[in-house]
Amino acid sequence: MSTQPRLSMRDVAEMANVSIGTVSNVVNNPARVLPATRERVLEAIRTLGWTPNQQAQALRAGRSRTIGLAVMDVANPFFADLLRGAQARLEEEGYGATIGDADNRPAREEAVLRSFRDQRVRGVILGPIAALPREVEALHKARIPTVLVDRAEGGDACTVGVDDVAGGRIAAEHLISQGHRSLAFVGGPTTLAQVRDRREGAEQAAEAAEANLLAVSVPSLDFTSGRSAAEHITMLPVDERPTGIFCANDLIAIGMLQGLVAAGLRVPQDVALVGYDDIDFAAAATVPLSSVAQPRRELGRSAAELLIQELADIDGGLEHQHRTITYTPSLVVRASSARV
Amino acid sequence: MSTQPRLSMRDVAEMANVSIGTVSNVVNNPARVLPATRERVLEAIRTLGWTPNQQAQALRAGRSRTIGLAVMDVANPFFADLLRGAQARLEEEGYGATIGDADNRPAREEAVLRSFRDQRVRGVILGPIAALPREVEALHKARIPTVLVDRAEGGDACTVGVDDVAGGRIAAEHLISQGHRSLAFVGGPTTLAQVRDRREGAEQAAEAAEANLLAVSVPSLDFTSGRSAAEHITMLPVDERPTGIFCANDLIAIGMLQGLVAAGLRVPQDVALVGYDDIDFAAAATVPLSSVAQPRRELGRSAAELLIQELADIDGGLEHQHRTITYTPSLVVRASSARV
DNA sequence: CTGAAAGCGCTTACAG
DNA sequence: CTGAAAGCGCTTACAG
Repeated sequence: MSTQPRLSMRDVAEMANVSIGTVSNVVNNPARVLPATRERVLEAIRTLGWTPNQQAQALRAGRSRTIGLAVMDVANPFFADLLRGAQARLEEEGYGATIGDADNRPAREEAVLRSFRDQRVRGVILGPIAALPREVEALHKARIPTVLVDRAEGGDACTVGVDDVAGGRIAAEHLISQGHRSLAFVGGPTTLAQVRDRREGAEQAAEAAEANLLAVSVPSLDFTSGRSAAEHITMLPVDERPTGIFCANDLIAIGMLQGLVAAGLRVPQDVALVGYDDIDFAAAATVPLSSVAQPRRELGRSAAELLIQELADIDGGLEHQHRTITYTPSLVVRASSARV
Repeated sequence: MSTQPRLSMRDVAEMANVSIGTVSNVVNNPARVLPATRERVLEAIRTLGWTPNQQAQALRAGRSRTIGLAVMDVANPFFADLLRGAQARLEEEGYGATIGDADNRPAREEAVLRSFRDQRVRGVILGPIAALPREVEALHKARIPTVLVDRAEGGDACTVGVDDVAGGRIAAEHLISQGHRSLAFVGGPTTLAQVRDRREGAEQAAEAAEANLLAVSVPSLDFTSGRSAAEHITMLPVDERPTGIFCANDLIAIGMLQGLVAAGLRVPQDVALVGYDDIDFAAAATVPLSSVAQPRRELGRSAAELLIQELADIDGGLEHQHRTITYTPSLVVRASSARV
């Protein structure tokens, strides 16, 4: 490893025979500098391969151009799409994005948000995440605008989400319409508004139809949770076993499906199954999975849009009015819940 | 939004009646300051809720504590596990991590690496990514240590990977042992060493057994590529159609599986299928998918370890010796390639 | 149009 | 043990 010193604006200035202020101007206000000088500077930048130090830029300017994107689980395809929708829009506006993954663990979640704060990101998009009020409050106190994804109770922030109560309802209504009278909802953690809302919707539908609804709590929205919930359900006496199961997301549903099949139960003949998110894998599962679809990319894009607007308002010294965008989910029926 | 000024070390110093140097010391060298003073400062930090500005810290110290993790596709469960293995190890050492997603697009890939450079991250772990030599070279010139994941040809960097040639070979040998004489390899882009190596291994096995191997190139390692490759293959005249297909990763294989089934072909009766990565979904696919397993988390963890060592060497002024760690993949046989 | 100077929020020798 | 000062790499008025 060579011992060449690290490049700074100073080096460019020297090579081009100008002051660093002029280098800064060709980077930030090119029109302000004489074409000939500008060319000389650009030439020096190219030959040296210099690139402005963002940390210094942000420190001096008092604001960075980086947005923090926090999600509960990058391995969940739902979040991946959300991230991409958001990133695409941010990029158009010249913002960089840094992704933080909570790995389904509340402790990591706090760490991610704290790290965003310590990095002094310009704003945060908080994907579905338990989002301990304490840390969210800390972001607010640090004056870091935050857009909440998928949490209806906006409170003091812009919000984008889908109507999860409606989503839960259509899932349960569908199972009921297929003749099921004994339902189950599998999901968790209940610290997530999404989980509570989806269950709530399912409960509403069950009550309206006077059907039973068993609630099975699991620690996280992943495969493993689905498998262990399946163990629980397959061990129930047949007359207590639900025949229609609605899972809070597709990962749980796919884990559940594996567990049911492993225990010798047939889907949908013995147990019908509905998931949530309609990720690509849903259609490719052992038994193609019915699922409640959300406009994933759109959610991310809208979240970015709201944040961009808020930042623009702040930069412009305007009063900012928080907004809430709500999408309506829709049911995609496949074999896992087809009438037999 | 209140107009309170942003908090700085200065505010803490004033509240605690000390100089900012002392505040810095309680943060970085607590032993150096008198317990009574230390307490006063810590109290001020707590009541104000101040947190050091990492940009300023990094700028002053000349080095950040953030590592950039670049992957081709966060939506691919393989990468998610890789990231987590790496992050867990980095966290132990007090390094923060920032994730960059290339979204399977070469252009984004360049942007991710450039952004890491502009952010002046301390080091980079480059997950499988086409990794245009130009940008990698730029990192090197910027003296940002880089660990390459899954690229055998280390060159001027530490490297961790699996023996993909061996992986390709065992996949193809397995298909051959099941009686298949007409094979196909589906993968791309060939700018990826992984893809080339897996194909190479398959070719070796095919040649040794005097079996045919059709190579189908696809643009990226995802679902969609698998589906379109399936269209291509199902349209071949029956006598030219391969009966054993090895896909460069599980996402392609699952897309392929869907396409084959949609076209009325039976797996494994008409076509046997083997994927690569052994992601969770492999076992949960319509027909459980045989796959070549890699130690995903371990790969990430080892990459982090190598980077940590390299940084320690640099900090200690020691000569650094690049290392290469190679894991051996193993085949997991499931229904998609079972003898019928 | 260009340069000199101040300062963003920190850390790090160096005095005292 | 604590403080004053210099400086990391930039941007931004302000002179000239």
